[in-house]
Amino acid sequence: MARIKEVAKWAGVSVASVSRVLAGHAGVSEVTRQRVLEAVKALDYRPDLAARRLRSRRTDTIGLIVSDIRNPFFTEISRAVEDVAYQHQMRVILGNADENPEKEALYLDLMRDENVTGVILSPTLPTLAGFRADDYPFPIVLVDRCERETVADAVVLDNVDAAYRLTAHLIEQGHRRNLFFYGTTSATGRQRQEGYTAAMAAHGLEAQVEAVLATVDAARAAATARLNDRPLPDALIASSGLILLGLTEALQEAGLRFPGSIALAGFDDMPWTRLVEPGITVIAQPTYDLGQAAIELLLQRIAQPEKARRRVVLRGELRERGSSAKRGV
Amino acid sequence: MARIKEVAKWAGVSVASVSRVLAGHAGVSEVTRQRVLEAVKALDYRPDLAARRLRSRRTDTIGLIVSDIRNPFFTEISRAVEDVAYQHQMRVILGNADENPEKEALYLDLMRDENVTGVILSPTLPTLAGFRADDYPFPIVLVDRCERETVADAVVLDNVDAAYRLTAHLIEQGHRRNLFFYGTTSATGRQRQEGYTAAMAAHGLEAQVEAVLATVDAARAAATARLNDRPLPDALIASSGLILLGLTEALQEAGLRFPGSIALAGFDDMPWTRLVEPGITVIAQPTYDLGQAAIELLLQRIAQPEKARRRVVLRGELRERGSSAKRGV
DNA sequence: CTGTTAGCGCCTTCAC
DNA sequence: GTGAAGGCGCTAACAG
Repeated sequence: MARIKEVAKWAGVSVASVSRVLAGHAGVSEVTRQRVLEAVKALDYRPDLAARRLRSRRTDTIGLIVSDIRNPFFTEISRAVEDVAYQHQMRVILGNADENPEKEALYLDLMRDENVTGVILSPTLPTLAGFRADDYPFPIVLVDRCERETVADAVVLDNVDAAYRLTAHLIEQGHRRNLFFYGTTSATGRQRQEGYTAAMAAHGLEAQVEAVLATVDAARAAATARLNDRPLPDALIASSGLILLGLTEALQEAGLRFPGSIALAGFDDMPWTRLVEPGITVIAQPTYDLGQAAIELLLQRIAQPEKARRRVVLRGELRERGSSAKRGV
Repeated sequence: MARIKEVAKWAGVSVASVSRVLAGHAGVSEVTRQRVLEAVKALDYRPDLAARRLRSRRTDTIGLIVSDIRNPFFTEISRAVEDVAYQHQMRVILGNADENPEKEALYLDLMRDENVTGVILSPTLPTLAGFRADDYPFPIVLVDRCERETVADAVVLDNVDAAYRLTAHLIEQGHRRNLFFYGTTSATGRQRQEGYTAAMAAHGLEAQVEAVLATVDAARAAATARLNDRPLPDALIASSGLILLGLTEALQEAGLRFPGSIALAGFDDMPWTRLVEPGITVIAQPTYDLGQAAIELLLQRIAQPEKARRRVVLRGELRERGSSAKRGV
């Protein structure tokens, strides 16, 4: 493995010149530039990143901590973050917290050890409580999950509004006794529940909510239990894609069809929501855009640490499908 | 940020002793050990990884290059790799090649720059052609995709056999004109096509295959075109989860129901395959196990570089559902 | 514009 | 069992 010294010798210049050329610094004559580049190619030289990072005290690495990598929402976020980061010559270290605050803390620690340039985080509720970006030695951008008070740069969906619109849509279709399942591990679930409750209240209806762990299995179990209610709710609403999957499974196992027996709607436009006849009405999230906005916000924050906090809110899109069709009178 | 020097001063010992204690070396008196540990805690000292890596010439980092992070198959692999790696105090750098050989090469390069301890790779076909693990400065374990000849440690499914069983099952159910869609970007697709063809031949039937890009959209388009065939095939078979999704969408758009109008089967037991009535018959892959086997194989290879090459083959499980039900005569 | 040089923080012989 | 000192490979003053 070639070292910078050998490159310098080969090119007949000093190591400083090699370093300068590679760093793209101005103030190097074209002649030496070419010589160095030739030498680099000839020796297949690649700078030792460990040495560079030690010396320069920067890693050009950003940490991405997602709540659950199995959730397609987060894989799409990851893709976006990676794409943009690599365009800016930055590496990405990915951490999967599995909705577990301890793992989350572990990864935050790890990011500190790795001396990352910045972090994109989708925090669990315990972590978010009392969260202050200033407590960390690197800038942090929150994505998907964030309370109303801005304690850090953040990119989120218009959760309250989206849930309101989704609920209002169901009500307009004649569904009045709507049961809302929301995840307890995230601020997002809570905010969507607020939007739902507001929409119900605005129409003079009583809110009925069920708090569940934000997993498919927990949602299925909770839904199965509630399907014994008499009278049956008019509609079931899910605050997230995983929960929606659980509800759908529960309905199927119970032999209930939608919208015939009961209506259904939720968040996240996953491929299968179109496939399950007659299609499930959802709020589609601009997932890639969310990730892109997050990494761009982070890069800006890194460039200008003192800039005022920012909060980007993207709009969810209501996609009406058969599962919420008008209730026969 | 505390440095090793300050820890040494605080503890009243030399930096060498601190280093020794932290590395868990023997030959340190219990007294100094305790003093050092105290100092570390008091100063919240964390070794500088860049410095350590420069000096020790090891990164304790493994690279994971997956073909497509949006494919749930690979997210599950990632989870497994991460879990095991962190249990062994190793970091994971994830790269998403997006089925693009150039991105794949880019990441392989990056892994070299990062001086990783080893790599787990799921190669595209172009990369696999002429692939030799020895060409890289780190050990490589292939996962999911690998030709029969062992050019590297590998963990794969019994692709040929699984496809054979799946096809035989359809034939037994009375489906004789079965059309097989397989992905062209992976060895896996090719191997599954072989298994299919063998099963058809064994029953005196003519194989009909359609090569497609391994994406949902490409599969849907190809299937839509073939659904104009008259007579219609008895069954459609997909060589992967993404392709299966594409076929399912095409059938739905064409207004064809399964198994009534046409039977359907494929690989990967994704959540929605149970949801789409009356359920889709699939080969379920032990995804987490595949990932786990891969990282364990890699760790063993790192520990014993000269050991003989190994190849782990896991078995796919046939899950019969309604989509392949007996053909009415 | 270019070269010399002093470290970045840590590990690891080598003496004691 | 412990400490002193050299150097991993690179960047960034600084001097010329």
